[in-house]
Amino acid sequence: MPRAATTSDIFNAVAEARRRDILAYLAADERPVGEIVSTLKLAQPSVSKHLKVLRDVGLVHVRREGRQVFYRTNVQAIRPLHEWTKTFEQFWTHQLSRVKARAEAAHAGGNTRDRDRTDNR
Amino acid sequence: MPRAATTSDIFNAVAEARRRDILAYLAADERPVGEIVSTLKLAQPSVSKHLKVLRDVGLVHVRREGRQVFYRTNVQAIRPLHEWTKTFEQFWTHQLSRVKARAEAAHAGGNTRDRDRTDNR
DNA sequence: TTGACATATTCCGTTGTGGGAATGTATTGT
DNA sequence: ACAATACATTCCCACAACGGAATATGTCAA
Repeated sequence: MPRAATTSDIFNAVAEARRRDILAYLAADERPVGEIVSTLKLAQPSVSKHLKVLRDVGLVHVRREGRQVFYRTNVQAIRPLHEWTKTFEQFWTHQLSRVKARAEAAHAGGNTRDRDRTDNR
Repeated sequence: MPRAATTSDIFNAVAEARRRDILAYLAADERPVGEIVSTLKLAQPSVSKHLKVLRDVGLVHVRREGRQVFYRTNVQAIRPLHEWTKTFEQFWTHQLSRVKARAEAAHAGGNTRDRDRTDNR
């Protein structure tokens, strides 16, 4: 099984950096595709493709006006992502106090082994 | 250029549903790999591979104890994700009031066209 | 209609993915 | 030393993603 489709959920949709750029740019006001292209300096087909992904997961609102198509970030759709990260928020303070307690213990007992580190690779 | 590597940043790392499950499971307490396998009912090599990705982006802490390896979510590492979603939070109330204003205008003028909808496809 | 403009879609090629199965490595107990 | 246990790594593979280029669709103006 390959990677999940980018359109399967917002987590996969926002995994791409340019799509995050687009969402940030469209958060305040709606903009036509052409402005996204010129402002973010991306190729037009690329922008259209990214917008399709964002549309498919409901992360943007669309409004057509003549030849132009205006997009705007559907900020409400980002809430699930916000809520998910918030479930970890409660542990921030707890984990901090644990680290603090361990630091004090190390200082008192001379324990300098780096337990509980973020070990990459 | 294909999709960005899952290890390129936390956005790509948490795009995978199982990795989110693992992070949620390891948020409260550290657990050995075997428990992750039995609790989440995933294949052991699969779990090890997911844990490697999470390690590479710093989303988990590792502690070895004999034959067992204990993992715990590095909740601090999730903060950038939380901060990113928070940048949209300020627009939630604004966008809501806009929608409300439009709804009132529609009610008054009999405008039932569905402008500003989340149009998929 | 024809042409210009704005955006969307299709085709192509390269690449990383995630599952399964098999194998490798480290640690412990006998 | 040997077997058992706990994880990690490797190999294979089907597949979707992304960029670029080309092309298609849709709308307006003359």
